[in-house]
Amino acid sequence: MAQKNKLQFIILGLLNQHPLTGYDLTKAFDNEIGEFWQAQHSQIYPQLKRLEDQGYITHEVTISGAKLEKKLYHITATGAQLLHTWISDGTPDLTATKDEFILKLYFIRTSRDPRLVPMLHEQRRLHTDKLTHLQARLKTVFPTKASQAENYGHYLILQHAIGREAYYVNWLQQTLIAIPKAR
Amino acid sequence: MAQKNKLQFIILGLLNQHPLTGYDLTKAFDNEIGEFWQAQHSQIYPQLKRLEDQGYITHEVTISGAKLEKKLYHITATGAQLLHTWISDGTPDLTATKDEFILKLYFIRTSRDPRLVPMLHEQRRLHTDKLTHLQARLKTVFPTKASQAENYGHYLILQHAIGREAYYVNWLQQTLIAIPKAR
DNA sequence: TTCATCATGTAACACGTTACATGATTCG
DNA sequence: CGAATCATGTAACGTGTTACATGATGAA
Repeated sequence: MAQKNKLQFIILGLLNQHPLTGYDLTKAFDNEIGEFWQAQHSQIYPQLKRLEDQGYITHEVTISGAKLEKKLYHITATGAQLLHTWISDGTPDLTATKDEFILKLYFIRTSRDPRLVPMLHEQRRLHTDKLTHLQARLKTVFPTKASQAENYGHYLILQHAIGREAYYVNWLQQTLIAIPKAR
Repeated sequence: MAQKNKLQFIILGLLNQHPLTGYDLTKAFDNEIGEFWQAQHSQIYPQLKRLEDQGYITHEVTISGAKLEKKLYHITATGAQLLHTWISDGTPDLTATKDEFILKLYFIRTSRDPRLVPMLHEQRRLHTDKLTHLQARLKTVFPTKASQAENYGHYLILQHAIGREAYYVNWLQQTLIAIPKAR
């Protein structure tokens, strides 16, 4: 196999909560899931077909209005089993974060490079914005202790993402301070 | 375009430091660069051909031993210009980190899920190992102030990676502590 | 002389993005 | 009745991984 096809597990994980259509799944990737994983409908529809061929999901056709057909997908027992196995299995591969800014930084040889400070400023702005956005999301999605306990994993990863961005912003800040001033 | 072809810029960036063969480039991805970017020789050789067709690099053939041909690639002026432009241009896209563990965590619904604690322990071990490895690298690659100043960008990103892993380990630790004990 | 490494390439396949394509429903 | 959204699909292309394929060199 080339990679690992994580998409199939995300779909199974979402269907394990509620039956959904391909369209609903696409929306999920635009919204909550989109914070940490992306997928387009052109990837989702074929994957649904494959999962169904393999017996991990089934669908029923419902009619909306006069004749618009919706395919509502359900997870099967074997699908739920596969999902459980995936989560239970070890996750030993720490994906290298392919951060384009970090890559560019690698090629900056000296602290006197005139491109350095503007680059750091841009990233500080972008990561500060992201941090603010994530903090707002935490407040709206998990306003109460009860809501946090109800979707504990989601709560944890939002917290984690906030901490990560806070670290990033702080590192940029410290790096900017540490750069020797041009004489 | 589908993505952005960052590989071409990495190759240009490396050739901007020294002329290298495809084999040397492959080694670079196994070693220093491998910490934050991967590429196999099957991707590198065709990319070298494309960059040469576009006039960004040239090569000279050298003979090693009796008849082994090595293609030593050099960056051209237009190649150096392209590299400079890429670095100078903004980097507004913050890549979502596709961390499989985080993804699995999303599907853990409650703090009582028996899979949760073992998962966190495994990740703590993995990220602690990575942190240790990175700290060792910092010491061997940048032992002196002078060495840090000489390859400032590389030094910064190693520092950054260490801080990131330290945050990750700390977060895992705090999360483990916060999980309510089973009664 | 054999094994690890040097050295370069292609093929097949998996994954991911953008674009193409079509049609129904709902709300103003 | 027009526009936004709902709803489902395919095609083309780019990127990335694994596997296939070949041969030379250097050191034990």
